[in-house]
Amino acid sequence: MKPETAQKKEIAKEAKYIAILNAAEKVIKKDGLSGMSINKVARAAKIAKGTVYIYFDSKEEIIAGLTIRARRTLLEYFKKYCDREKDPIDKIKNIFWADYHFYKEQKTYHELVAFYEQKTGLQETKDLAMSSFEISTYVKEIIEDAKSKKLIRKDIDSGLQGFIFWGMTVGILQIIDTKKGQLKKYFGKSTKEFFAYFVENSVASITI
Amino acid sequence: MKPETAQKKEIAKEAKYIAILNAAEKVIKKDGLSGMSINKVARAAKIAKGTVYIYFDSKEEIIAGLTIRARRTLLEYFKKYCDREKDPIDKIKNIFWADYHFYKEQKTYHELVAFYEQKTGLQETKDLAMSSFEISTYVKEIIEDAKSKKLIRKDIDSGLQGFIFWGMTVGILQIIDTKKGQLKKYFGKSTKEFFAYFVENSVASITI
Amino acid sequence: MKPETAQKKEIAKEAKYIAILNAAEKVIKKDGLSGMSINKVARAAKIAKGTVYIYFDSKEEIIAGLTIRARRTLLEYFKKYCDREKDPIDKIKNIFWADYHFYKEQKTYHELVAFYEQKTGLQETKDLAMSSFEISTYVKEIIEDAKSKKLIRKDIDSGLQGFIFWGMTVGILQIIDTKKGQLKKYFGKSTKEFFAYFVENSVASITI
Amino acid sequence: MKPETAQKKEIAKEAKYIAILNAAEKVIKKDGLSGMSINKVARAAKIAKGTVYIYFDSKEEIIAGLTIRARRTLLEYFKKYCDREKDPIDKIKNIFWADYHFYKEQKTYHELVAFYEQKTGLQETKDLAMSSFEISTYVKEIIEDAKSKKLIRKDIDSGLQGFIFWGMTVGILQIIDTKKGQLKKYFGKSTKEFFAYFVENSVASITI
DNA sequence: CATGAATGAGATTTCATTCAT
DNA sequence: GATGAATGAAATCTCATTCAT
Repeated sequence: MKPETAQKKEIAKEAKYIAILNAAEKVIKKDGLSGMSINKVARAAKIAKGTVYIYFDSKEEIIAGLTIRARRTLLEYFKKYCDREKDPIDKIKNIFWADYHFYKEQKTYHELVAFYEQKTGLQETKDLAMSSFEISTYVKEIIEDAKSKKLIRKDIDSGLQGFIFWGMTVGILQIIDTKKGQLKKYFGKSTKEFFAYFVENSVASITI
Repeated sequence: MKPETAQKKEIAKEAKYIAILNAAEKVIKKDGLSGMSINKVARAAKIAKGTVYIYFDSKEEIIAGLTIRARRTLLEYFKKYCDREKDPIDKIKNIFWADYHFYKEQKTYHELVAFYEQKTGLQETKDLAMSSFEISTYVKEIIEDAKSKKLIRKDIDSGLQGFIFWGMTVGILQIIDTKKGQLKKYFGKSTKEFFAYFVENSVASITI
Repeated sequence: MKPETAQKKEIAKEAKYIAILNAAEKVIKKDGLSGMSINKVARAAKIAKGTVYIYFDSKEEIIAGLTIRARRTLLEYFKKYCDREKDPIDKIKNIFWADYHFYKEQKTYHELVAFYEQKTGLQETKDLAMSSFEISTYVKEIIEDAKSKKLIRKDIDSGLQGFIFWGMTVGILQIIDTKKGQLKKYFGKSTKEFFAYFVENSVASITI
Repeated sequence: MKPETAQKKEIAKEAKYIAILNAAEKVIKKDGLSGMSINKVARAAKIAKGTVYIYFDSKEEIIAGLTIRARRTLLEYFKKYCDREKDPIDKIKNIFWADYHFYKEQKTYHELVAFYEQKTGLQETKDLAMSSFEISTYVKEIIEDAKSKKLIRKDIDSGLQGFIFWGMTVGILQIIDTKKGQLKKYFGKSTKEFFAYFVENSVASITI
């Protein structure tokens, strides 16, 4: 076989891999993560059920693939909301807000980012770990930047704080989703107001 | 029927209700929430499948029953860790620590408390709402107490802050679980140290 | 035991038998014949499931009991619509119309009368046969009367013709139920008009 | 895939579809319509339960498929008994007789044709409606033909009369089945004699 | 590579009937 | 007589995965 042919094949293979993920995403958006079945994915991708198993070893792998996507999309949200911001403290605040919008606009991806480990018993693969690392690093650098400008306490570990912010935010968004009725009813706060209150408090806790 | 007999029956029925919940708990501990099936529960309880449906109308009801249990247990943890503490601020810190221990020692219950609404699309029943209300109230009163002693900022809404702490904690515990390897590797922190760092920061953010 | 006591007991027993049938009827009216379960019947009768089995050997027996009731009710309809009619031919026509109204007003009973044998594989008991015989006799006598007055052909066998009318009517009502949409759409006939057409034709076929 | 292969597959698929219907028919013949279950059908067809669901979306669809078969078979009976007959009135009589033989020889099919709508609450699909339309049309044309030859009354609507004959016949066959013992015992008539009496009377009622 | 028929375990739920109390 | 807990077979349907073509 000529090398160009092999390359073409490689490209075609990659294209199908992506097509299957696209299909899976469509299915999850419609029927939820637990409503996703290989059958539906195959139908949405207009291929046969068996073909899915050529590109993925199992259903889990598809979910893993989508989770990587989801994490990449989150990183894009971070960049979109933080890069344009000059003020380092506002940059940090926008990490939270990026996540807020990610959650509102990309429910499916958010679910995957937040719950991947809970839902599947699987280990993180190298690719999954990589996508996670990129996010951590990005967040860390933003905090680090504010620290170097002496805007936040010097005893703060940027990496660690990134984790904390990340964990807290996931938890808050979760509770917002679950209890939004009560928030409105008992405290008269919209989800956005509630989240704003949370962001200000959180950031204030590390600034000088 | 003699009254004693009726009473005996009532007790026997209650005992079986509890036995089924125990069986369900055992199954979840082994196979996870999504791995729980009526079949397995019945087998674990050593009764027929149909018998389960005498005591519970549906699978959902079993999960709801366990969730109430889980919430009650969490409240006990709160009481255990907070009631003995005199200092109002330490009391607040111990809310976090109670949850930490709850999470470490009662994984299954923690999962149910944290994710009940996510996993099941169902409305909360009166019993469920009650168990939720008791927790909220307990936490709120502890924060309120510290506020009345002018130890935390007067602009803090105790109820709202309770929600925030609760949400944050769930998120942090989740991330601890997921990323504990990284925490140790990159920051040299044990999960306990990490959590302590989080608690101190969080409580500091509302104290005067 | 004193005889009066035995008698009282007998009456009480009969009363409960009837109460169970009443309950079963209520259930069928609500959920259909196939939706009837012993459980529902017992609940509707406010007795225990096991008690039902004291008065009836099986579910089938309950249905048989109701079928007898249904047949008796039909006989009442016949009497109601025919006895007041003087003209012998109109009397015959009213046999049809009695059934028409029975069908419209007593759907549950009609179903039992029309389909008892189809739905259950059981033999007719003596009671069932009796209730059937009463209907046959009543119809036969009406036809016989018209025959004796030389209003219908003398080669008609009243008993046989009763069967034929009875069978035909059940069939027509059935088709009316099934195809009423088409009757209206294609022939512009209401079910009543259609039935009237059928009655006139049928009776005309035996008159002189 | 080579065209021959695709075609072969298509044929194999059709063959299995038919095999499942055959199996279902066998089961119904043995246990009745209400005694048919997917399990039994699968066992009779010697395939796995799940396989049935590749060919049919639900149990209802199997019944619908069989009902189409049944209606087609009835149409064949009509053609067989009527086409060979020259005399228009005898043609009409043979509609009845075709049904009589259909009922005697194809009990299962007769039940499906007579009760499909009663037993299942479902809408007719296009295929079902089509099979029904073909029968109606066939019967209508036979009556229409006799009418055009001035052998039956001109006030008769062929389509409507078709419905009436059809409904009446179903009802009569039903009663024959139920009461054949009584017919013999009280009137000394065989079912065939009884049916003949019915046919003559019915046809006479519309002839000139 | 691609297909999709086949599998068969397993899910939830119902229900007539029995039987110890 | 009365109770209702217990049974367990049976019902419908789903679905990840395999494999012959």
